[in-house]
Amino acid sequence: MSAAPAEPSTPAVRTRRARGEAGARRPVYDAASLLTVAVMEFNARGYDATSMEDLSRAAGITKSSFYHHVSGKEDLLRAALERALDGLFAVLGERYATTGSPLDRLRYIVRRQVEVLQAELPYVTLLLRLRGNTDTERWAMGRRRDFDATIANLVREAAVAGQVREDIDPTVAARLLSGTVNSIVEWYRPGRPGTEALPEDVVRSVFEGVLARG
Amino acid sequence: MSAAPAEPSTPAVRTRRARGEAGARRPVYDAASLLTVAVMEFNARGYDATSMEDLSRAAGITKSSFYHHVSGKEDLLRAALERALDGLFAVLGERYATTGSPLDRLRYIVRRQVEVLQAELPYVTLLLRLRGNTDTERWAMGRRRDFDATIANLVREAAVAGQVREDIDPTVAARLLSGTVNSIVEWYRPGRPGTEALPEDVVRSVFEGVLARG
DNA sequence: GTCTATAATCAGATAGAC
DNA sequence: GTCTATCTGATTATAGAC
Repeated sequence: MSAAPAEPSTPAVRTRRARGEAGARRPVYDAASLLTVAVMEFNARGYDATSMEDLSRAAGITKSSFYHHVSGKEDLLRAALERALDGLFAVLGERYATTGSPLDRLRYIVRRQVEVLQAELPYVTLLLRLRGNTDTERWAMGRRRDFDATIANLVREAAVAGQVREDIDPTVAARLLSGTVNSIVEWYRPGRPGTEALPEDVVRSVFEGVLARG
Repeated sequence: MSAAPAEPSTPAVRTRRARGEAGARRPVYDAASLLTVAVMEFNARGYDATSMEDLSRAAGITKSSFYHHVSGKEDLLRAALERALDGLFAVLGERYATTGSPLDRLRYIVRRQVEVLQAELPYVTLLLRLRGNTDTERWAMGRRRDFDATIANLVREAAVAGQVREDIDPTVAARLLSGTVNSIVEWYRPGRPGTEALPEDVVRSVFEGVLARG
């Protein structure tokens, strides 16, 4: 048999992409990798403004092929949000988040929250930008509110115990705290100069003032 | 002539809404009021997820009637973003933002920035949530970057002058500062308890630590 | 697993009657 | 100024060949 070009009817015929030819970027096929691609696209354009066509193109396959792997746009969103929420809630269950004074627990949680945010950046970014247009979004926003409420309660405890300033309403202080931490997703990128010790920098900013005197 | 029901061909025939009947909510017709409605809808659902049908329904007229008053979705967005940016940039030109030590100027700008954010809440909210999908959005994001850069330069100056802590990269400190201030749009609502002195609370949080000891 | 083709729906925007 | 009707194109999702 000669090395004839593969015939269209041959089952073994695959696209250049599928064969993973040398020099070609290795394509993503499994659900996990497609999720990675999808979350990146969602964050770049916004969830609502990202079409399934955008996602499939970014993955290097057609829209129909993309649907062969995932059940729909909202399921991709849900999977991503679960990952973000699991990461954040795991922190609340860690040893130093549940033992010690409210102040010590707050210090630990803030540091760990920044670390999770860095480690799961695209997923947490997606979570923090939800608008609540679907059931999935509203569910995730509810869970996020629970997370914030836990921290707000800790701030209140610390205020009552006289461990943090009492001249600012604890609820307001808690919101400013969460806002400061969450805003990091809007600019942090791994390897960015000056961010080598970001978690500790945030802890110091929160407890001493980001613009405190030297 | 009897008091016959208005005939379809009579020019004076108007909808119940247009007649402003007692008990009915007064409708909004002028471009300024329609902008107010539109920005509220944009913030509730997100710009991309809000259709012209949504906007016209919120205004109490049909989509076609809505188009009689406004030129399109993106023009509404631009008008709103101009208002937000004008408010923010005006602060940078104020007396105490341009005279005095970098530290004093920073203190003044932070306080005023919070005040503008409160006064122009829906417009600034829209500005801070842009994703850059259209020319209008990219233009506004560029202007916003300029604003942030001005503040970042001031933070750098203050650090060089030894007026603020130098153990945190000034660029990182500036981003945390802007992030803290901007995050307020995600929860602040006029009249909310505990926020009577929000601008000063933010200034103290930034210079002393939101969780500083009492 | 991938593709082309297409269904069904919804979007932004316009025409033209009244 | 408001309306109904419509155009045009994009969107989510599926059918079915290979």
